[in-house]
Amino acid sequence: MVKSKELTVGKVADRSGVKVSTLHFYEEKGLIHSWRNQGNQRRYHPHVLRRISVIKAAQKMGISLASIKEAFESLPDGRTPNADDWAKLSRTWHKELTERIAYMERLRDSLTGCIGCGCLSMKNCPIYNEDDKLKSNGPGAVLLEGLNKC
Amino acid sequence: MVKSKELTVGKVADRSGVKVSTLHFYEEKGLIHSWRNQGNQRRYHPHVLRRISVIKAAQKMGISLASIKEAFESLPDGRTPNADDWAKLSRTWHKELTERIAYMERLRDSLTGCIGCGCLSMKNCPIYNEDDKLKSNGPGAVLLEGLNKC
DNA sequence: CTAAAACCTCAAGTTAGGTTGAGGTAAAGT
DNA sequence: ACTTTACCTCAACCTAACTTGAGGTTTTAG
Repeated sequence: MVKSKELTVGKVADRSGVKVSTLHFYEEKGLIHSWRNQGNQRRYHPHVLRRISVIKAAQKMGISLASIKEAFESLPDGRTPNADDWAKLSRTWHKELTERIAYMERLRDSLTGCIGCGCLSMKNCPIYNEDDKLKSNGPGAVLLEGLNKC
Repeated sequence: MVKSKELTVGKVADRSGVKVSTLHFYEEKGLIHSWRNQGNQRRYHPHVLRRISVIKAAQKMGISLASIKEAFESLPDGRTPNADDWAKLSRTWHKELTERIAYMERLRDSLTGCIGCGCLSMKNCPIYNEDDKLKSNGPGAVLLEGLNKC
């Protein structure tokens, strides 16, 4: 028996476009919530659909599930997030995206001079000497000294 | 005995800033090449440094190792790639980056209207209805019908 | 009432891009 | 000569974000 105003996992999957297994996964990660019926099956509030939409949108922007979770946790606890709450998240991510775009543009604009020149002089190259705040995973900038005699 | 004009794996690691294990990994993936000395140790042509630089640059642009490998394979076979060859790659990636940036901008610019509005009407939203050529991994756009009565 | 469809849990597998460690060999420094 | 450093292979491990499958229960449709 499924009451109106509550959704089964299959319904949520159909309407959100994510697989049931993904919903389980998101729940395990604390990104969405559900309760159980008598038979131990998940039931969802329709609001979960918006959450999933936001997750998908954020992912398209390159935001990790961990960060999305954090963002969700910054929402007012207890009550269901309202328009203003989502708008606030939106502004945060907008800013982040703008930074990321700027980073990509710097990268792009130095690409020709850097890879394209045929010498790869690294001294002043943003690609190698970027102060990587957005994507700091490597061991930092290293000058390839054997190559920078252009 | 290390001849001049050839590099050991350790030297390459030091000068490129990637770990020895990463060099092994790249070699296994066919991204770089080496030969062996009498004692079965890897020896590299100094040109490998440029290849590694290009790999790192391309990675920063969000290009996967698989695509980088493909790009490398598009280079003239046999001879060592010259300035023009690298420039050609550079142009390809420049174009790709420009597309990616445009995609991010569309995403960013629809963010406020889409998440922020508090209704998430999906009908005309690029975030949900994007013709995902750049990042098509999900099951495509799905309208969240329960939510689009704004 | 029965059979199919949907759901459950838990473990293991997947891809990308590496990293770590064990056990053993080669090269270099003194 | 001997000891340390560098290198070798191979297997296993790591994170992210899921997917797949086995074995079993619940719901729903006819």
